[in-house]
Amino acid sequence: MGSSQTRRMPVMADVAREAGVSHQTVSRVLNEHPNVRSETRTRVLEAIDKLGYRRNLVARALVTKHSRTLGVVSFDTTLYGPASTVYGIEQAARAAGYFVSIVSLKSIDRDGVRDALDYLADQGVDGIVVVAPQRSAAQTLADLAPGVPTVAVEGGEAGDVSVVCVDQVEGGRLATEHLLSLGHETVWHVRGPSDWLEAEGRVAGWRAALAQAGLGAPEPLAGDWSPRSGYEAGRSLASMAGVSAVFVANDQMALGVLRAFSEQGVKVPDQVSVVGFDDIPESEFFSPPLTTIRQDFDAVGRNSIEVLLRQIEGEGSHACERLVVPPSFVARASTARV
Amino acid sequence: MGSSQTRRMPVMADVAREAGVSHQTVSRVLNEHPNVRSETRTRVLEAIDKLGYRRNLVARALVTKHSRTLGVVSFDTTLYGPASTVYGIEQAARAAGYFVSIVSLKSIDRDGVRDALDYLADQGVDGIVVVAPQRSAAQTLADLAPGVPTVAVEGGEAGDVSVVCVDQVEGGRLATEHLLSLGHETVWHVRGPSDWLEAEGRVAGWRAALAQAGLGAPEPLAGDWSPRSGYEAGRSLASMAGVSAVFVANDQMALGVLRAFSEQGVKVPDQVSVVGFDDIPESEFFSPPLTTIRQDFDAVGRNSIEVLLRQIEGEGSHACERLVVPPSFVARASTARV
DNA sequence: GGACCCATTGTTAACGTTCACAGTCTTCCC
DNA sequence: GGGAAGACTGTGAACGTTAACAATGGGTCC
Repeated sequence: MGSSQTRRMPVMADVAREAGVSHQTVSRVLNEHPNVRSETRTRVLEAIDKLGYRRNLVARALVTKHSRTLGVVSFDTTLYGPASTVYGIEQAARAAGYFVSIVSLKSIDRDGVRDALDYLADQGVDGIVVVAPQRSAAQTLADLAPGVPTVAVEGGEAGDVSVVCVDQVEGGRLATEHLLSLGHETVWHVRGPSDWLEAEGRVAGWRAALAQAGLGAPEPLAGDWSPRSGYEAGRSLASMAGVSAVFVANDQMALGVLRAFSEQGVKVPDQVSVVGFDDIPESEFFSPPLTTIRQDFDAVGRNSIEVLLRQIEGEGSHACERLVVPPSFVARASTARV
Repeated sequence: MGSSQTRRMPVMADVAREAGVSHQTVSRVLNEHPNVRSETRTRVLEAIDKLGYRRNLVARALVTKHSRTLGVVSFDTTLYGPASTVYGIEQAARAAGYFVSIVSLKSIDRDGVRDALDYLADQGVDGIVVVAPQRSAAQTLADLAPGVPTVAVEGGEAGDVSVVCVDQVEGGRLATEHLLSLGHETVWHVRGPSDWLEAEGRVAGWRAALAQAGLGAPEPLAGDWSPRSGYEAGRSLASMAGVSAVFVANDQMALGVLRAFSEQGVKVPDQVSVVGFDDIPESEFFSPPLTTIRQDFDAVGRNSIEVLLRQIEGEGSHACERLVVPPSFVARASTARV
């Protein structure tokens, strides 16, 4: 009894002995090979159960060269967008029988991405998803062209890697067109950091919608996604004349804008209409509830795993895919007819 | 040239041949064994560089029985708290040279936790961190007493596993004492789901502070952490007489409460003071900016890895640790003297 | 009834590392 | 100068699985 703690884990050979077969037959049962007599199978399964045997996946990986592990590289998983995407990825991967190994970067410089990729490659992952919304990360990825199948999420114009993303331009357009349709003369924009592809896309959509309405675009205000930067942009906007509609590039900054307006006595939506982007769970309860553009992060995560698995399992065909998920418009109380 | 793509990855034996030594010497160089002549070392390193050799960690793991991978089991990494904790864990683990394999559960039933643990054990992780704020998860963990070193984050009164957590009772006390010190007659509470240890702790702190002031506790309102549940609790509170101070168990619900009050024309903090919990990045920009209790999730993540590594590396001593991180009070504009 | 096919099982050899042990060659001390 | 200690290196055998091939036995088809 005292030594039962120390007794080593049973291996395939132990099961084989117990069941009176060869270890290879045990392997066949475990891998659901068709040609095993059902009586034999039963005997093996009983032995497995009796001994509490669990297959050693490391040994398996050594010989098959497949670890059934996927790597995820992401920037700051504290943010709602990346967190939700990674969550979707993890769910989909596990459903497909893959483990998920994650690397969160605090800054997205070229070396950081390269290191993360090397790190995961060392671990022997079968594929990698890079949640890389910055231009620099996408660029690095294209340059690296790693030996492992890779998918970029929000990865810009694909060089040699597959991409899954939300149609940011369309999102920017939806937001802007909504505001214009309410009769606003023009739409101001609080944008995200210039290195971010998502920020660029939303700016482009906003510009396009204005152009289509025959309007020029005012100078966008720069933010960094944080509520604070939105707050500062909001103070600027509050002090300007003729601002009646603002499209803010994410909900967190929109919160800051709303706060600044509230402090300055600017009524939303009576005096100014505001549209955000992302539809974070909080948006519905802002004051006022925020009209916004919803991104289906879950779908993005799921799709990226689908694309990646296609790439892993159908080795030959490098049909570098590009999958675009449409955004949707969510009407709430922060916008009103002029 | 055509076959250079197909050329297999070099292995230790290739490096050995190139450098004119045995594979074991290569291994020694890689593992920084002291007894290698520096000239030999140089020769080996050059060979490694020339061939672009990378050590196969799977083979290494097979023989050493250590994968240098840590498993993380977490509930809904979309929430700010778990996401931040996992982020801290990942950073600390990587700094210590460990990979992180993650499993996000959508529900925390007994089977879910057990499956996740089994799943990670199969993968051969060296240790596991369970971010398990629910009583049921903590209980399961204690029962399972797995073969792998394990740390529970927010895991309640430790049975047989180490625990790292924030002092929730102290947090609840801080919030309540602050409100009482402003002269409020009593403090109402919107609590979290009853299965959550964090919710229980905050309730306990609130009760304790009221008791210390010689006050009985009114019936707490039940929420589920979501802004919507806070909103509903807020509507109830707004319709009640004599409510002048509310301690809400997290910031998201506090947002809902603020929204409900605003709709009902209840002024915060003039008529009612509100305190939240967590200090999410948005809180500072609520209307009004939210007074709250800050949890240092980053420290929790770092500490849990420290405890886990101590447990992994110092095999023998099962000194089941319990590490408590203090919360801190953050004063903003949602509370005022009565 | 002989050739052949297929289902079922076993045997042996990888996979790429580290561990245990056995050398060989210095060096140093009495 | 003999011996021991230590530095350095090599040899063979694990680790636990799957892959490749061989072997057995029963059935089918002409």
